[in-house]
Amino acid sequence: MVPRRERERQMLEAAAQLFTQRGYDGVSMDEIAMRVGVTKPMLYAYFGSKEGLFVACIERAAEPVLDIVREAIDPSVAPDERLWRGLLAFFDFVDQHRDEWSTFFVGASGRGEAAAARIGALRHEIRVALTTLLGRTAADAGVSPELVTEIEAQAQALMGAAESVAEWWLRHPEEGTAQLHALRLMNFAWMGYGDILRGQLWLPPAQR
Amino acid sequence: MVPRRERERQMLEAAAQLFTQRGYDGVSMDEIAMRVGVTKPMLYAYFGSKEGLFVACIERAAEPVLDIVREAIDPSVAPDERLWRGLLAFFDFVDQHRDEWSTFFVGASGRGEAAAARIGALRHEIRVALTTLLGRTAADAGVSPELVTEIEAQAQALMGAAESVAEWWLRHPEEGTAQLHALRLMNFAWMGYGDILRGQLWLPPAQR
DNA sequence: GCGGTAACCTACTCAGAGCAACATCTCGGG
DNA sequence: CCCGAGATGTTGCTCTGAGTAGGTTACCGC
Repeated sequence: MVPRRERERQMLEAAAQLFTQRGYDGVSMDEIAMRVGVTKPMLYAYFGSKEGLFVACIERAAEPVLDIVREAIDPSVAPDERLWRGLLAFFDFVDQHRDEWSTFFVGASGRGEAAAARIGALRHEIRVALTTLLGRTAADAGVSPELVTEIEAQAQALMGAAESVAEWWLRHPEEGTAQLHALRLMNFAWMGYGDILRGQLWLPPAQR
Repeated sequence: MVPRRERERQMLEAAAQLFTQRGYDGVSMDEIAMRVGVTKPMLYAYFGSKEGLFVACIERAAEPVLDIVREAIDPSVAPDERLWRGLLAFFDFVDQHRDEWSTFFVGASGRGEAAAARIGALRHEIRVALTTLLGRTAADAGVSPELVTEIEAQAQALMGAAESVAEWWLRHPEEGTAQLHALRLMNFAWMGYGDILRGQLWLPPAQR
């Protein structure tokens, strides 16, 4: 007889661990329940469905990432350094939670409506933070703030680039360090962004 | 009594259509079989498993993408224009195959070993092509070709950025056109890459 | 002690992947 | 013409695992 909150904690702990080890389809609800020392209906009473339990695991795993983002918003440092710190923290996080990252973020879209929605919300929050950061930089550079959509797209591109490099790093753990990857991303994104703000654009051949 | 090749075509056709409409878990093997006018064991005889059938669908859907990549390698045009054409073709493709794209590429990793491997191979091929393209540009700019890993990482970042922007576009179809997104990517990636090649690097505050 | 509620379990249903064993068509060689 | 081998196809089953109905036990305020 254990109070609900505590049981929920135990269940999430066990589920997160098992999902991380063997993937969504590799784990049955019965197994998770047994690990907790409880039976299946309890899982359903508390989380509704297997996907519900999985989404709760996603949320649990997402918290540190959101912490990183929220810290990176701190406006007391220069925008480029903010981005730098955020990227560094991100790659550190991925490095230290490799299996969790690939289980609950990379492979989680396409695991059902709810999971996809939760990942979408997470990405949304990150994109908003990045857009704010880039937008402030643009404003400082005297660029009209009308180009919100433009900046949002740049934020999305940056986020995708970071995710993609992280995923690649997961499969080639021997290549480089978190610092190196963060630095690569900075140079990939920040320098080009500077060019864009200075109006140095690439144009298709037809318009040159 | 229909010859094997023809049946396989029919099965792939039906499976691709149903998976696209309702997702992997939303379709049963029985339903696919019924659509073809055949029974389940035939599907297993020809594709081994549900995942095998799904992987075959991925391959089918990937062919046009690989065609785009292979065309973009054509060395008779300038590297930047090659990249431009490739990006344009990519966004056009995603635009015209929205459901297929999200079913067989976005949500396909994390759907089992084999599917993940197939997507990995696809990404690998694209990365190689991009690395070649970027590498040639670097060589033209007189940069030592030792930095293959560096360039490979840039290629990965570019690919991830493109995928991510495409995915975002899927959820905001009203925002922009294929041309606009390709242009955004060009400016995001190509301009920054130029800076890198010119040695104009961003450095962390500690080293300035 | 005594309701009442929260925690918990037994014992099922049901869908769907996968397979064994059997049936039928077709076509080339005698 | 026909007959046998391989390809095509089916019936009917097993088994795993998600999800649930209905009942039981422990705890807590009064």
